Amino acid sequence: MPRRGRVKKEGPESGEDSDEYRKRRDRNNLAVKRSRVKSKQKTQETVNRVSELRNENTVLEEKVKTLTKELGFLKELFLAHASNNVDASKFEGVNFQKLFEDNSSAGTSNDNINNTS
Amino acid sequence: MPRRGRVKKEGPESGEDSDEYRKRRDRNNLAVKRSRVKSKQKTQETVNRVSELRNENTVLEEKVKTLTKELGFLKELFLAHASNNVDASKFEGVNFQKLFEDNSSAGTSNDNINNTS
DNA sequence: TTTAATTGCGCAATAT
DNA sequence: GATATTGCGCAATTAA
Repeated sequence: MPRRGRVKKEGPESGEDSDEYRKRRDRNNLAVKRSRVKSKQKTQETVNRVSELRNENTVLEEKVKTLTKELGFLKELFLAHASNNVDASKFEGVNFQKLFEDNSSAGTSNDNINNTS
Repeated sequence: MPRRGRVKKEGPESGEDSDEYRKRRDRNNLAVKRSRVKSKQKTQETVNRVSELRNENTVLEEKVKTLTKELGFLKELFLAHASNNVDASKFEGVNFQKLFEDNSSAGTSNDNINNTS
């Protein structure tokens, strides 16, 4: 990136008579203001975006927690029932072992159902 | 917030001899640079934070999706079994109706178990 | 080429 | 008193 900024402090070097020069300076100064306002807005929006995302994140984490609990509850229910007096045939070959393994990252593939009959 | 920035273009007004003045100016210019570097770093970190949060968010959303599917699968399993030929007594008073209502936002309160026997 | 937008830099007022 | 921030203007560069 090439050099920028003032190096010398000469007078209106880029221009002609002070008249046109000033017009150009004034216009540029306005452009600079616009640009800086825009820049600050963007920064602020980014900061706000962080807040939004943190909120969404919290909600999602709670949701995961809740779902995990529900799932755990159902699994316990199943297992309790199964270990006590299961009539496994009624579930038509559902492989509970596999179903209740740690499959947090698994989809709902029907690998859990093997027609063992 | 009060006025800032140059208003006049006088010479070393805040100071004394050009010597001490320049020293002060130079030190301030360095401070300005440090301050602006820091500012840009902070902005960049905020931008990065947004990326991180978006990633976490995606992961969490997938997790919710997976868990929801698993839960749905178990519920269907339950219901299918229940509607076909349930021997509900084996579940010792579990209220399937309530259990399978939309309780995404509910905890794992044992309200689902009512000793109806 | 002309004009607007960005950006590095310095000044001075102000904030800490 | 010294450093840190910040509004503002200048000029160089870049983008339209």
